[in-house]
Amino acid sequence: MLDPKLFRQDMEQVEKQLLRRNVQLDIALLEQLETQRKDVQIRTQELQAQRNAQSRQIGKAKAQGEDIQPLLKAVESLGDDLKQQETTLNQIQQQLHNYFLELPNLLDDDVADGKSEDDNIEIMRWGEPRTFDFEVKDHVDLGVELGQMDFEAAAKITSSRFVTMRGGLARLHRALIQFMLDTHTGNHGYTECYVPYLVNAASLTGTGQLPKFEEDAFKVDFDPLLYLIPTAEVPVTNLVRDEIIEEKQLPLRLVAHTPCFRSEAGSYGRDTRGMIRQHQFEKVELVQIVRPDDSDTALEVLTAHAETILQQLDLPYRKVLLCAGDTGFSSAKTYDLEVWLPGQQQYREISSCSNFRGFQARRLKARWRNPETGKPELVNTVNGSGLAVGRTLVAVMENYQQADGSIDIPEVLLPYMGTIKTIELIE
RNA sequence: GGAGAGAUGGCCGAGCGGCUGAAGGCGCUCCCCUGCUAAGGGAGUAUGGGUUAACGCCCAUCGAGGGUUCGAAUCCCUCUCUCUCCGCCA
Repeated sequence: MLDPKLFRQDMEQVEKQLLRRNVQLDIALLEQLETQRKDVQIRTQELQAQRNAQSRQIGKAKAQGEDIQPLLKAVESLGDDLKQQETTLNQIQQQLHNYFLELPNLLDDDVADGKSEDDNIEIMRWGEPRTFDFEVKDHVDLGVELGQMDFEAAAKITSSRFVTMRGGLARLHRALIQFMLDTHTGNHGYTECYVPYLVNAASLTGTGQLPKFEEDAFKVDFDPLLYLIPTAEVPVTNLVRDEIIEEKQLPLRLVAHTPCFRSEAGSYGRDTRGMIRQHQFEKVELVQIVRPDDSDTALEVLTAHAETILQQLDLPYRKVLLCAGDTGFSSAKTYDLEVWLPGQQQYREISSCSNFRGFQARRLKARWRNPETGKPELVNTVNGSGLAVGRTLVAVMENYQQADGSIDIPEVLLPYMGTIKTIELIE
């Protein structure tokens, strides 16, 4: 959520900034609501003050045994008016709040204008795409032919956009998770977290998925209504909801592996083949809770942490800075890491690292105590995938495939693979 | 699922329907004293909001939401969560 004070101070600036995202601010509505709010709030508080003062007098008079009848009469008329004002005030504030909840974050100045991913800016490339002296297969052909990946079975068990795996491939999938977690906890200073995979509406509102993106979530019919997490960002970031964190505890660096669930409403027909876009996938998520002054650096560092995984797996990738139109709702600035997929002959997103500044923190009431002021102030949140496991598996399969359809194991994963050195056909 | 107990500030903990935003303690900050350390003395220490140039003044908040009342942390109702016992169960 944006700072409501921004709208009172510099509505035009906000409007201009939001236009970069093609969001048109309803200034007339906002100004009207704000004027009403001010009037009604002042009136309400006057009445409350009056009531409080008179009630105190009644208390005193009663204590001294005086006649309180005249005093009672004086307050009589207050009640109805006050109740009316309080109700109106609540309605106005609710309206303002609801409007603010649907507004995206302001973008950083160094985020370029642009409509779609075509306008994203490539920052750098790492690694050389391998040249093959045989016809490359994509991960679907590889996995199915190895007898270790089965989309039809998943469709039978559940529906489309799910997968089943077995044997060495399933183990490789798990190995990737272990490797990522071990690297981030061992080398990058993150604390491993275990969190719920079902969250309530308040948590999803806190990180920005609700109320605007309700249709993207999986609901679970339970009392209270719960949602399957679309990313570990939700439960992990919500650890600090309604908390005031001591300065010495910052920065918080948290990492969690969780499954993620996405309805993929609105992406029908896109990436229908294979594991690229599934309803259920695994991800290792990096989350940092930092002082506001530190979030720029934190984004760079966190992105580098994600890149480390790709480098150690020796997977070619590039880093892009998302343009205004492609940057997510809650983010002020986002880097995507895109891995090279020989089967598609293109770079595909495998990690998304964002600086949310105070946007999530305000929704979450996540604060730290600034020693300079002694007052609680909003923290900044930064997070990113480190990495999306399913897509990493795809990348390893396609980049490490051999002419006979077997798949080599990247060096760094060997310790996690037991005796398996290569993934070969299951007889 | 059945029976019971509870929810108060950073933490512990008191609280009669009427200057209680809240005693007391711990912690923390600042000052004093003390030639190390420890102990001791004093002051301060919730959050959000409105208004103001500012000092300040005002409003709200004692798990959440309603209600009773001139007035609610305190009484009533509903919900949530925590704990204990029983049952069931990975």
